[in-house]
Amino acid sequence: MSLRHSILGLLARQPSTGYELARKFDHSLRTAWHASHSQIYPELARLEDAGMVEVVERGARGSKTYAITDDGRAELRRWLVESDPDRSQRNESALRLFLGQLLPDEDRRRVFERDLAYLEAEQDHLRELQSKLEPGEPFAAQVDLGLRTQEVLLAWLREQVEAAG
Amino acid sequence: MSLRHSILGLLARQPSTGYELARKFDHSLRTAWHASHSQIYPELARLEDAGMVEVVERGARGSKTYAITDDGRAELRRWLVESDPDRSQRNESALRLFLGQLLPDEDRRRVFERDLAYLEAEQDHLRELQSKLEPGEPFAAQVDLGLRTQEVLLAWLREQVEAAG
DNA sequence: AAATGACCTGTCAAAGTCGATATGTCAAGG
DNA sequence: CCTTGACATATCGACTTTGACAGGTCATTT
Repeated sequence: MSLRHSILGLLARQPSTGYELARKFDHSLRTAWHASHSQIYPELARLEDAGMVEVVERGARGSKTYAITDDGRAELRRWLVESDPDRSQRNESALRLFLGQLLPDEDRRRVFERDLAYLEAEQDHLRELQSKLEPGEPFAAQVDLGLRTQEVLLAWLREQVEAAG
Repeated sequence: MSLRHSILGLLARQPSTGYELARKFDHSLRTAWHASHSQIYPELARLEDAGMVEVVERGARGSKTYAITDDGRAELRRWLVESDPDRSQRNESALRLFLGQLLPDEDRRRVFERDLAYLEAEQDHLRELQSKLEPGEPFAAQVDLGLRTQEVLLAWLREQVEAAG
């Protein structure tokens, strides 16, 4: 149940409302996990029942800011350290890269060029994020990993497009 | 609905039984998509109803070998070329890499060392696969991409372990 | 002859996810 | 004053995925 742990992880960094969590899934966590608000709100309620998060502030428009509790932190640590990762993947972009090889050159070039355009925009986005990082920010390493991975993929895609010329 | 297209993709490479498809999801397609036999058999039946695959052979133990039809090939091409990729990710390993930064050094080192061991085994596996590739094998590029990506991840993990030393 | 293990197909209930629908607040600009 | 758009929470039906259950075949080894 990674939804639960991704929420705990986000709250461990920063107390947030459900709405803010939804945006974080679309931004900072985008390359690792996705969840929409229709999953987030019920899960926050379950986490509160389980004593792993608590409402620490009620603001405008009925907003509730949740923070992780000690129990929540313990569960997050337990999951990260003691449970075995599920390594099975389900990644549509990777599937398309794999199956792209079945297409005739012309189609493959079009498909991979589209990916290239998307990834180049992603790269700009990540670079901008990197340039805004405060010194000592612990997630700098993750941004760096993202950029290195993108670099490899971009080089590969350029080779593929070239070869399908 | 990527399950459907991943099956069509596998059958486009090689006619197979449901059982064989299940193994291919665990091996060649492992880094892109996963499906278990309880999803595969019903989906094969639906694909047959839709005329996208057909039974081309009945073998021992009630096995049925399916092959992709022209309609199936057309649908696969349409999906790859004309539909927009769903770029949202749900990758537990990546989530753990991201959240690992929340752990104290000692825990983080243990977690990342476990990943390192797993990935080194994976690398061996991929290298072996690469060495067995026949010349002209169209999926050589995908194996190469996998190896390059692994290289980046391994280097990053080694740095992280070092830093948490 | 029997046991083991790989091969092979299938179903089902439970859990997880998506997309639509609903409801409302608040700030800024026209 | 009214509209627009971001903020904010919540539910629900449809669909997808998982893990357990179920049944059976065939070849090899003991």
